[in-house]
Amino acid sequence: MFEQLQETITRQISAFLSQQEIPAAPIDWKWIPFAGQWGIATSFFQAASLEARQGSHIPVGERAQQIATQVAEHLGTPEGISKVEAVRGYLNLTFSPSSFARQVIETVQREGLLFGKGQLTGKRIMVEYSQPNTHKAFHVGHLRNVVLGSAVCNILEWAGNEVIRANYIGDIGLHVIKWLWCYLKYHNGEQPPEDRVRWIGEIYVQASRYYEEDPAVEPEVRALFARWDRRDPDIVSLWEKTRQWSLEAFEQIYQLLGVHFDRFYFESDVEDSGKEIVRTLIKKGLACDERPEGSVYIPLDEFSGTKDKYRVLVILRSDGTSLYATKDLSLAIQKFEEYQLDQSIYIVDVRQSLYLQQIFKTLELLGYSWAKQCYHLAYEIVTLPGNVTIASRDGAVVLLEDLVAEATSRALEIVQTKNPEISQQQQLAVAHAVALGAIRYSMLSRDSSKVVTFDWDAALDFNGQAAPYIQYAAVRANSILRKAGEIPAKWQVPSELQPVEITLIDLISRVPQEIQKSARDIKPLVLSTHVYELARAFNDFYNQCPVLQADPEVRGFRLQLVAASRQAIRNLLSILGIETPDIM
RNA sequence: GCCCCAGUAGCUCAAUGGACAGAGCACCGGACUUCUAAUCCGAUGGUUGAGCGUUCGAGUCGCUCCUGGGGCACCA
Repeated sequence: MFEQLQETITRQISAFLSQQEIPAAPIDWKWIPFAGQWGIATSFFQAASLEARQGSHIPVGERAQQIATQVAEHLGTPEGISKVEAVRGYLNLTFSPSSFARQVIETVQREGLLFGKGQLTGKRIMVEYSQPNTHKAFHVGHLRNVVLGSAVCNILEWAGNEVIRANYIGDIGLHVIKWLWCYLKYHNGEQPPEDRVRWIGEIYVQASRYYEEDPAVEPEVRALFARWDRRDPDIVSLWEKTRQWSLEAFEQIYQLLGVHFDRFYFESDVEDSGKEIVRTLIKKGLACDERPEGSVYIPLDEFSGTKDKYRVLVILRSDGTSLYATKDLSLAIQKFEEYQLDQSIYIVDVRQSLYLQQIFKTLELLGYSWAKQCYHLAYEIVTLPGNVTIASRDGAVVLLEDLVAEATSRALEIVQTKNPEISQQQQLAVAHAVALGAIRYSMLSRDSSKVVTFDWDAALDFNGQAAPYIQYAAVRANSILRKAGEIPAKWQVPSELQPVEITLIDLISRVPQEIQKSARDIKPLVLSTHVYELARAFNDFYNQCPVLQADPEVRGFRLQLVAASRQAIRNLLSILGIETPDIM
C-alpha cells in the first residue's frame, strides 16, 4: 500500500549517500517492530560495515547511527510521514495518522471481499492434493493434506495465479483387490449403509487382518488380481460399483470440508500410458529391463552422476504389472500437456520425498524441460499420542466424521447457552462453522514440517490461539456495526489515534503483503498467524475504545475501522477455508 | 552406512540474517449495571540440544557432534 512512498524515499536516500560518498548498500524496508508504532524502517549497518572494510576505524554500530542521523536530517519530514528518527543505527519513518489511516480504510472499503488480492501474474499452477485411496477409510491423517492443499490453492489464487485444483484417486492396486476379495467372501451382496466411510473402512481392516494372519489368503487375492488384470467382466463391474461408493463418500467429505476440485485423475486411467512410458524409457536406454528375473528400473545415480542420492527407481514389476511410479510418470506428463502449467505442486507427506525427487529426476532425464517446475510440498504426518502412526489397515483411526461430529456438538452446547434466541437451525450452522474452523485452524497454524500429534482435547480446544477466537472478534465487530445502523459516509481521522488503533490499522494494511509472502513461501502459517494477530488487536481495541458511545467525530472513524477490521479478518479466514459467522 | 526433517518457556508452537526471542495452554491474582466475558488486564516462566565458525549483527547461514522421527529396488 505504501510502495510509491517507499520508492521515492529510497531514491532520496541513495542519492544522498552517494553524494556523501558513503558506500552503497541495499536499502530494504521493514515494518517498525514495536507495538503501537507504524511505519517503515531500514538500517545502515551494511554501509557502515563496508566503510570499516575500506579502512574506517569508527565502530560499525556508532557509524551506522551517524549515517542514520545524517539521512534523517537530510530527509526532513516527507509528505505522508509524521516523524523521522535515527535510533541505534536504524532510520524509522512513522506514518502520519491522517493520510494513512484514511488510505487503509478506504482501500479496504473499495476492495471489499477482494481486499488483499494481488495483481494477476499470468501464471498457471496445478496443485494436486487429497489423493485418497478408494476402498479405505478417510481419517484425520488425511485431513491435514486436504486442509493444507485447499488453503495453498486459495493462497496462490489470491496472490494472482490461476490455480487448478487436482485430485488423484488411488482407485486400483493391491489394497483394492484385497477389499474386493473380502467383500466377495464375507459381505457378498451387501449394500453400503448410511455410514459408508466407516463400513468401507471396516471391510478394509477385516481384509488386511485375514491377509496378514492367514497364509491361504494371499493366493486367493493374487488370483483375483489376475482376474482384474485380464478385465474379467464380473470383477470389473464389482470394482466399478464399489469404487463409486467410495467416490460418493469422498464427495460428502469434501462438501463437509468445503473443498472442491477442478480435475480428477484416476490411477486406473494412467496405468496403460504409464506402461507406454516404461517402454520408451527402455528403448531410450534409460531403464534397465531385467524381466522376467528382475524388474524394470532406472539407476538414477548412475545417470545423474550422484552417489546415494537418487538411488534406484523401480518402474515396473518383474511380472510386468505397474507400480505407483509407472503411473506417476504418466500423470505428470498428462498434467503439463493438458494445461501448459507454469508450476505443478504435489501436496504429499514427507515420507515420499525421495520418491518424488526420483520422479522429477526421471522426467528430467526424459528431456522434459518443465521437470524443474515440479515441486513437492512435503508435510509431516499426523500421529496418535505415543508416536503411533495412523494406519487404515489396523483400524486405529479417528474418522473425520467423528471428529467433526464431536467438535460440532461441543460448539453447539456453547452456542445454545450464548444465543438461546436464535433458531435451532441457525445454532447448528454456527456450531458447524466454529467446529470446522477450529479443526482447520489447528492444522494450519503450525508449520507443515512439524509433526502433528492428534489429541482429542487439543483438537477440540476452542480457547486461545484458535479459530473461534478469531471468528469471535469478527462477530463482535459485526455486532457493533449492526447496532450502529447506518455507517456515516463522511468521517475524519481523529487528530490523535490510540496505540491500539494504530496497531490495528497497521495490521490491516499489511494484509496484501502477507498474502504475497504466504504464497511465495507456500506457507498458510503466515496467514493463520497474521489473522490471529489481527483478531487480537481488534479485541484490544474493543476493550479500550468505545465505538457507539464515542464522540461524534471519533465515532464515524471507529465505525469505519470496525468495518475494515471485520472485512480483513473475513477475507483472511476465507482464504484459510474458515467461515466467519455473523453471530456466535 | 547414506540422505531428509525436527530440537526455542513446564507443555504446544511463532519469529523475510536485524532493535528487548514472542504467543497460546497450564499455574497464580484481577475485570461483566458497559458495543456479547468464546473477551480483557497483570504476574511467573529462556544458556533457542552442545560446540566451533562466517558476519557489524546468528534461533535463523556453514561445519562437527548429541537426541528424536522418517526414508533408502519390484508398497502407496
